[in-house]
Amino acid sequence: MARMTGEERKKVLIKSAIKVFAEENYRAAKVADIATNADVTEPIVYKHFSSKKNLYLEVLTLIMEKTMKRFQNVIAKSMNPLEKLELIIKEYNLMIHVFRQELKLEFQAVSEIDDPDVKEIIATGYLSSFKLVENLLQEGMDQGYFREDIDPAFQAKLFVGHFIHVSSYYLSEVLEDDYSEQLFSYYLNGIVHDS
Amino acid sequence: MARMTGEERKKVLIKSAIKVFAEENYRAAKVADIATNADVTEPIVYKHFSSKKNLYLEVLTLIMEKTMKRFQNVIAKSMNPLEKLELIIKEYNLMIHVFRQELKLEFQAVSEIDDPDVKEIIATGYLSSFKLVENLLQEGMDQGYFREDIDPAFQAKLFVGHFIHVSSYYLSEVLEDDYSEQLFSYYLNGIVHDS
Amino acid sequence: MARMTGEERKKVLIKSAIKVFAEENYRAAKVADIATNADVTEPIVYKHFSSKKNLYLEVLTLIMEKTMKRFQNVIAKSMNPLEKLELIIKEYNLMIHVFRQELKLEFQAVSEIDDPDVKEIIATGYLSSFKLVENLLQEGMDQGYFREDIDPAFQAKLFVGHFIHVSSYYLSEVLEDDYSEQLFSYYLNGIVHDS
Amino acid sequence: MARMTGEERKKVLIKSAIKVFAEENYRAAKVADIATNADVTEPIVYKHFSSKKNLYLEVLTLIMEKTMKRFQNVIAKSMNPLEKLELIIKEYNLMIHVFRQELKLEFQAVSEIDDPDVKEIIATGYLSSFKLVENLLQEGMDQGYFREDIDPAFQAKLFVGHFIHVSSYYLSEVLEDDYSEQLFSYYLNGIVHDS
DNA sequence: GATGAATGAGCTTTCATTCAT
DNA sequence: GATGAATGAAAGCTCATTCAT
Repeated sequence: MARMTGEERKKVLIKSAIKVFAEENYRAAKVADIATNADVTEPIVYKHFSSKKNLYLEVLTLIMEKTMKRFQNVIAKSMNPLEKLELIIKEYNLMIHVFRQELKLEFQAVSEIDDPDVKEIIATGYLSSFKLVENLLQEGMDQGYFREDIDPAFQAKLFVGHFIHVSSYYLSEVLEDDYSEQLFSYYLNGIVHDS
Repeated sequence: MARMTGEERKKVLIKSAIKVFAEENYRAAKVADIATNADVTEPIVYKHFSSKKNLYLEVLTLIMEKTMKRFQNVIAKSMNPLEKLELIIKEYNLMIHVFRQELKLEFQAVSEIDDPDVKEIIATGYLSSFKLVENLLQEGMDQGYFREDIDPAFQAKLFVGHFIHVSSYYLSEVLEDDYSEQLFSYYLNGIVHDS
Repeated sequence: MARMTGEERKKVLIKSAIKVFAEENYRAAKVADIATNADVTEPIVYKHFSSKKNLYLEVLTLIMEKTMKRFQNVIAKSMNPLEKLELIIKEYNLMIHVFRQELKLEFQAVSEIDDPDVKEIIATGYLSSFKLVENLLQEGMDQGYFREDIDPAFQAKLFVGHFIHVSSYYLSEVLEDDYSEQLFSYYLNGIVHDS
Repeated sequence: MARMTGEERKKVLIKSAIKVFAEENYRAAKVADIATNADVTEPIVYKHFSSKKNLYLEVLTLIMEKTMKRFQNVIAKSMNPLEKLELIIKEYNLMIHVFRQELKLEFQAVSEIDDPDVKEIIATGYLSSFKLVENLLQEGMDQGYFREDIDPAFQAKLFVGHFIHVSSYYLSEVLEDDYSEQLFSYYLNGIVHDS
């Protein structure tokens, strides 16, 4: 309806797709709804994305990258590895509420894990997160913020794992208010020097 | 084809449903496949379950209960709370491979969390697990196996959370062989007395 | 369930069929419901009637005959043709309420009129009614109760037609209380001698 | 197949629906047949009508309105109430042959009278007809065409009732050629002044 | 660049009907 | 003589996807 360039339109469509995919899930979501939600007709969707699945994959990739970028931006703000980790945690606690849809989408994707394309996106996402955190931890160890006896690869996976299970609790509505705080404080306690 | 009593057939159907729902996912799974897989025709499925969704809910409930029961059985074998916890971990590591389908089903269910029925089943499952572990931890504390300064409610959620994220890694094929072992050893280390 | 002879069972089944066919209609009625309603299993229905359609035809025939018989019985009670006619009218006004289901069934059958078997039953029913009334009218003319210038064949069809449209009004719930009375009084007025 | 605008297609579909619903009956009619008959595929039907039942209701309403309109048009042609009545009768005798399907549809609808939507349409149809005729009769009385002692409300219902039972006879193939003529001539005789 | 019209293919669900026991 | 188990066949409806304009 409203005149837009191809790029703009595509962005609007992706936004709409995120919403619809998250509200329902990949299978239940209808291309028609994505179109309607973006104030366009269905064929327009197909002008920009070759198929529903393709649109889904693009959306998924984008979400994953956005999440990573969000963390990277947050990290860039501080110089202290410990502070960086704390900022990431804060950012996550924010995400869980503000970007609920994105979160849900990432989580739901596991249901489509049998699709090799989906699997790769998810796996890549996990591995990138692992690497990001691992680097941060290594950096922190080198600079004396964290104990020298920790295994940064393991602790990275554990850290990301915390995000995962908190998300799961959140979506299932069994997450209590202070659990997340308690969790990450316990986590940090395990990697910083005993006072 | 092969004549069976209602009870038998229902069991076979549920088994088939678990397989098909797990292999695809609730939406992608076709009732026809569930039927074929159970060597019957579609109407038989509807004689035993009022609808696809209902079958799904029954399957989900059953799986959840089965998982709980498995843990309870395991616990019953030993008297020592610490050993019990270790047995649960062992059982889980077994489950992850032997009952891959059940695991996947439980995990995928989060994609259908918008359905109130599904949400309740999942939430109930989580809360039961929390309770089971919390009781175990409390018992262990009382008997001097675990440190007196731990918060059993928190540690229970953390413990279950470990299962969740390990499952997630497993399904996404980013789970490395020794991670699970390392994880739970780290966990136990955090709750038993320092030597 | 309850032991019965073939004949008894068949009667119970027909009763049940009348109810179910009338409540829904031939197409919407389910054999399963007819069976349940008669406290038997479906195969029993097929032991007594070769098919749903056949059961329907038997039911229809029976209803038609019953209606005719009801009128004949009523007629037999009085010797005076005019009184006979009045008794038929009374009987009909009773039927409309007490045998609502039968009435409805007869009426609904027109929807299946494309079926030659159904058509024959209905047509036969109409023609018998015509004959019954025509004879009555003729008799009344001969005995001086009715005017000699009436056409008994025509008046018979008109009389039966009154039943039909009143039924139609009744089923559509546009029948007002005194219409039927007024109608038949007007009818009689047209055939008896002017006073 | 042939490209059409929405409006055009809808008209074609309704025409097709009338045919198919009339030939079979609401239950027996298949949406697929309605589609095929309109030279389109099934989904097109569902693009224009939300469900089979809805299509049926629209068709029924339309038919009823069309019948009413036909009578109204006929009436508009003449100024004399008596002539108007005679024209309506003529129109009806024409309808019975030319618009057989519409007639059949209206009649069959009583089989679905348990559906509140259907009931309302039918009842409304009857009541409108009553009103139309009643007004005509009243007008005729005022202008001295009909006897002053007739009850126009009653005579209107009787008149419409004649249509109903004639339709019934026609569909059951027991209608003889001259019955309708005789019937309405008898009817008119009852309401015009004795000569 | 955009849209309304159209469809192929498929899915859930229902139901009359028949065996094996 | 009766029943539980089983099915073939179909019907209503949906949806991703594509043309013609």
